[in-house]
Amino acid sequence: MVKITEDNKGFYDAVYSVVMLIPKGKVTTYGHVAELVHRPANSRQVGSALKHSHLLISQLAAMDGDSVSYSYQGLPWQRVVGSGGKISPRSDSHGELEQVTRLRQEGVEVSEARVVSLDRYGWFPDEVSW
DNA sequence: CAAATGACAGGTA
DNA sequence: GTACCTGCCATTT
Repeated sequence: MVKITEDNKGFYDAVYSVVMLIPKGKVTTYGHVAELVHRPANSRQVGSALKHSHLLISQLAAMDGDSVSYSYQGLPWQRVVGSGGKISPRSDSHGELEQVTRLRQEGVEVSEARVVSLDRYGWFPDEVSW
């Protein structure tokens, strides 16, 4: 299982911080998040960070305590999707279904395992398109 | 050290 | 539009 180390700590911290900034009703991609944390080739690791967010965030909190400004409960992981808006398949489909449910609940239209509305502009640094 | 594994992405057929 | 295929890279086996 993944684990926080001195080497990867900054990466995970940055990923969770960026994901926290995505507004309700908007979505972005794993690749976009990777770019925003200046590790454009690590989109797969972004997926890993979200998959294990419960475990990893608790580890970060244990290490850094108060400086950690996010929590597993408050992390809007559902707002990160694959390129083209695809809902990434999991080994256990429960996660995918949960993601679709959460997105629809906040007004994001999802059809055929894919986000339809590409309302993703104006939420972070500059206008970013996918 | 080599091989396999992934909540990925981009290009090609 | 869909289906593969290849590149990618941290982790695990």
